[in-house]
Amino acid sequence: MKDVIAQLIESAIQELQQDNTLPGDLKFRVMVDTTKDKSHGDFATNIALMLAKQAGTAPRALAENICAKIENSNNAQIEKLEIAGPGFINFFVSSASQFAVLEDIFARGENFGRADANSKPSIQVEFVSANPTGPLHVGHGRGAAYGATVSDFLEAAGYQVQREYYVNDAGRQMNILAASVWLRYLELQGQDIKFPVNGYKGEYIFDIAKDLQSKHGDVFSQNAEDVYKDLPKDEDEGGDKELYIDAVIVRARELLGDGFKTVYDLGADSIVDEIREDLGEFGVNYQRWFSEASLKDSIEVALAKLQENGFLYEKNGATWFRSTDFGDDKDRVVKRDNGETTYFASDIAYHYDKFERGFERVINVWGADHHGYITRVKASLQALGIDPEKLTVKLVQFAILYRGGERVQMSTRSGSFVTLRELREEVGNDAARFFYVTRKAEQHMDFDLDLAKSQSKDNPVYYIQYAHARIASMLRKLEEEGASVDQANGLSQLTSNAIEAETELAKRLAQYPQTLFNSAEQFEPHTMTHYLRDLASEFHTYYNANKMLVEDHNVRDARITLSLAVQQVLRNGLNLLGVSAPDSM
RNA sequence: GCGCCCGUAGCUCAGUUGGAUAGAGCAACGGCCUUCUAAGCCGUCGGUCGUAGGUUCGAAUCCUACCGGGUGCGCCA
Repeated sequence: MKDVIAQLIESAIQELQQDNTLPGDLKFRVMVDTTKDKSHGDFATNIALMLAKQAGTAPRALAENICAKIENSNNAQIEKLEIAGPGFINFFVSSASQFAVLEDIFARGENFGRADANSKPSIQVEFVSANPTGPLHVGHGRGAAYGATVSDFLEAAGYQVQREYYVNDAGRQMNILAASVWLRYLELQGQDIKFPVNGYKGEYIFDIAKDLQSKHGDVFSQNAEDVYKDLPKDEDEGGDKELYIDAVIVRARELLGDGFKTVYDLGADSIVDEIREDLGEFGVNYQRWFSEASLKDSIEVALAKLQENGFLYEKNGATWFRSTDFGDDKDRVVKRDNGETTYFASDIAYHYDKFERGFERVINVWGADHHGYITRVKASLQALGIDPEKLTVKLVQFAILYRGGERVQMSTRSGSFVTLRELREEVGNDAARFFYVTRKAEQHMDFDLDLAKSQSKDNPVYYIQYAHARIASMLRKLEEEGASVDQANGLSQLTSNAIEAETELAKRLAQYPQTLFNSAEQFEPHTMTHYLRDLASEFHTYYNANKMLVEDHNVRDARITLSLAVQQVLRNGLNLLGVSAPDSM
């Protein structure tokens, strides 16, 4: 309907230009908005206000000219036009076209609101990408829910979407993980182990160590004395914890030889497996898990290309990327004086690779603490001849958990964090998925665990799901009574005899496709959660005020037909958010 | 110190990319209600949109400065 009106306005302006009432070289974009206030009709445009200056005409006079042309076109869908305020044109839509959306909903069912698949360019969404050094915690959960939902929305809007997880399976942190596993393994072998301050202390390390033992027996066993011989002091002995852990790693490599890789891989694989399973249960699935370790050759290729383009230089034995050419604060090291490439070098190669694979747009969902990297990554793209605008980084702010009105204290350092799995077990997948995306990404979020668990209208998930279940329940009752719905009759009854609540609901339903589209394009799924809450709320009000299963067939058909449309849209919206739409609760 | 994000009702948050009288939910207050299944329904109160300037027909929205909160600034990953 919005498009129809926009079209009418556009042709009206063209006619005015042909009449020489308006200059021929106007620059404009027609904006049609749904109105906030019913007295302003159903739709409104500010076009006369926007063109007044260019046209050199008073806004209201211009509005009158446009209205006259639109009225001449005798469009049956437009019932009435009004000029209001400084020059707004308000459109009152005919009842028949208000309810036309129901036919569309019934015809397209689950696909209502969705664009044709793959009608838009390919886009890649990379999200979570947490280091595989331990289980996902609630902070990752928000990135997971947000990334998955944005991906699903983009797909619904017609993009060809590839979801990817970048696995940081190379580097020092992973060596620390391997060392931690090995020490726990030695403990299981009965060795007297002093665990490093900087090691990974979580319970899950024991599990991996046990797995190592059951798969490989005691082949990695060593005497504690050999392990600790001549090591520097750890932090709790007055030494440096970083130097200490590095020394432990070196020792592990010496003593295990090729075995170190076995321990390393087992640690990495088992954690990645656990993460994959955790996310899968959360309804978050990927097309690709991209290994950082697999980038080795691509790093050299990317660096060579940067060299060729003249953006690398040597200083103090290291190789630097001149990111300051692209607005960065300082230049960044890509290869250290010891010859090892930095994490940033991997990032350059990885992002280069993404575009080499042909994605026209790339979305990165990052934790807010990574915002410092945006400039340098975009700088590297530019230096490689790629338009940095093709990369969009969405920063997800932290979520703070509340239980019983109290903030849940979390510390990664001490290992006392709430895992995503624990959260899902406590509040359920539906509530977790919904709550995580109910705020815009860059907004700090307070996650109220008690609210997420509660079965009352205060809980938006429950409230929306209940609206869906309520309609299902009503239909069951109808069936028990041996009755059925005549949707065609319902539709014509609505068109001729709708009460205000019904017209309002139909208008709300008609907004669904636009809401979906905007949510997708702006990467803001929270608008959908608000939309669904509003729709559910309006439906509950309607249901409470009007008896559905009445004797009068015409009235009954009308009410049930409308309810069916509401149910379909609620289901589509919930499913898109990764939330179930139950038939009973 | 520099950069980024945020600041809207007592609380948690929206605000259709510059539009009409800034909106929901909770809380508070008042009144109904025992139902096609659901401590539910209806209403009322509540605002210097952080502050001060600027841009224009028009600003919560754009620009500048400041205030407050968060976060980041390694040859770490």
